[in-house]
Amino acid sequence: MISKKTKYALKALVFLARHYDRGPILIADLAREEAIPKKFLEAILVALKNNGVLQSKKGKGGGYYLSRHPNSITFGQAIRIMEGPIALVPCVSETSYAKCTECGSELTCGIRAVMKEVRDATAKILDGTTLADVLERIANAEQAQRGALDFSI
Amino acid sequence: MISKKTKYALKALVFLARHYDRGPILIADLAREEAIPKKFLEAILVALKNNGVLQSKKGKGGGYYLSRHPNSITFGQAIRIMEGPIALVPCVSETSYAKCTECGSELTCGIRAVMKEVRDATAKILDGTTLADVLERIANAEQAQRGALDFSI
DNA sequence: TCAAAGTCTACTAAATCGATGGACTAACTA
DNA sequence: TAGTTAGTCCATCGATTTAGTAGACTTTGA
Repeated sequence: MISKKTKYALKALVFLARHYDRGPILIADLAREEAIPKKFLEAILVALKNNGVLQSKKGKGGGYYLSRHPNSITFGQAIRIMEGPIALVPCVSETSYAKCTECGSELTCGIRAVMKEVRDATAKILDGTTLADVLERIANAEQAQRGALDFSI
Repeated sequence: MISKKTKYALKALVFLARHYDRGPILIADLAREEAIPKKFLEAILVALKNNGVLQSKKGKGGGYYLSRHPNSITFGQAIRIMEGPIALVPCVSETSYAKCTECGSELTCGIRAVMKEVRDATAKILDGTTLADVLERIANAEQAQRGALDFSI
């Protein structure tokens, strides 16, 4: 399970992607719209900023905004920032490899082999999904829902 | 990342699978062989037992053993027992679904759609990998390593 | 009956999670 | 330049989880 912090981060990013052309978004607005505790959200946004995903502007007219286009920010990036490596064991992480302290040969570790498969499958999905992709999916789902509604009338 | 507890559990299960025909295995032996703190291992084995994966025998000649053949115990089962649901968000869990408290429509939730993909990919691997499969992989890897060694002579 | 071996309850230290409060600083604007 | 707006930094908090440890208790086989 991902933490609430990570989930809030994803929600915030999707929200900022949706309002990409509107300039800086206030923490307060984001917190209200996505029902995230304001002070908690603040820490999340700082982390995303420190890792190059967001930028901010102080003072009146300030707020947070994506530092890149929604089509070049992925769920994988966000999750690694908030949650750490995607891998289930350190010895199969591509972005922050570490030897499993208690293990012998990696070549013949059965657990490692399985965990590597899981990591690769997960990373493929998360690194292949951009904020723009998610917006598109949401739009399609809403479209489909409206279609279903038409039939029910 | 999975917890050490879960990793210990997987190691213990693989070990018990390797010694499947040897009758009950002592906690002490398992702890020593796999370098797991004995008292900690005890709690892990109890959890696996309470969930039907292991059986035990008390007194002299006692110990722990798999309650089913290694080809019908999967990594997925073990990980769910130790770690909880495989899904990254409760609303996509098949084995212990729960509505995400802070979410609106599941049909149009972009985060959910991605997390569902990840869950399905992960579950496919973990539920498709039995202890017997892992033993076979290990044997193959050791075989390959010996082959490589021959070349290096 | 004795020793072997699992079982049960309790406890600990440290880290993480999910927040919250308040002082501080940068920037815009009247 | 004063005042307001809005992000920044720091500290704290209670609850839960993680990774273990200690010890008394019960079952079982010889």
